[in-house]
Amino acid sequence: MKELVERIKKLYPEPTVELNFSNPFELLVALILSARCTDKRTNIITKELFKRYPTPKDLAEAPVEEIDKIISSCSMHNTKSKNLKALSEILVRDFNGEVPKSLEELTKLPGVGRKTANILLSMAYGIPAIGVDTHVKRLAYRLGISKSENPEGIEEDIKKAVPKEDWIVFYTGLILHGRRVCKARKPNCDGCPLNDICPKIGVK
DNA sequence: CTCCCGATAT
DNA sequence: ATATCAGGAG
Repeated sequence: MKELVERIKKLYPEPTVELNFSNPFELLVALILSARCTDKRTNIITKELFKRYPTPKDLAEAPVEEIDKIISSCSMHNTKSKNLKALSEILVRDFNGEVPKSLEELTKLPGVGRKTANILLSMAYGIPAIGVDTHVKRLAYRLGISKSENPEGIEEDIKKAVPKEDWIVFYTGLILHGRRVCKARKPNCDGCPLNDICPKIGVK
């Protein structure tokens, strides 16, 4: 496990989110849109969305049909457009237009679950957290980091096994590795720098 | 557990 | 043709 952490840190030294954003609000919106949607498409959508509605106030006052039209090429756009408007209204009304900095407050927002909250806290505010998305879940399983099926269990296993100061760089490294090498459908084990220490659990 | 649900890779 | 894409709510 210690060796794995060092390798991930060396391979992906800089914590990175491949979603374009310039402030916590934009990251929050991008994360909500990115559910079951490629980051490439999310970035196309957010570019237009942020141009049209730059602030929580703008998005809160926007007609939901207009939001839906802009994000229509994204999966589950009907749900997401409603959530984005409702969430923006709450930010304006209860948080002075700012994005809150606690897991409890974030997960109360419509469309914001534990994964979105943890990634936002860590990448927008630098707060140590583990965001368990589809990549972290898959790699934690294949690499034998966690036997848990649910995200919270995986989150706890990683927190116990990795020093707190490495939480962010580790989970973001897993995500980058999952996107580039250890892909869901066709993992490139032959070209994988972790090949020699990976048990490849469940990999055909 | 089901529903949401467009684009893309395989 | 279908699995998958930075999931969450009911």
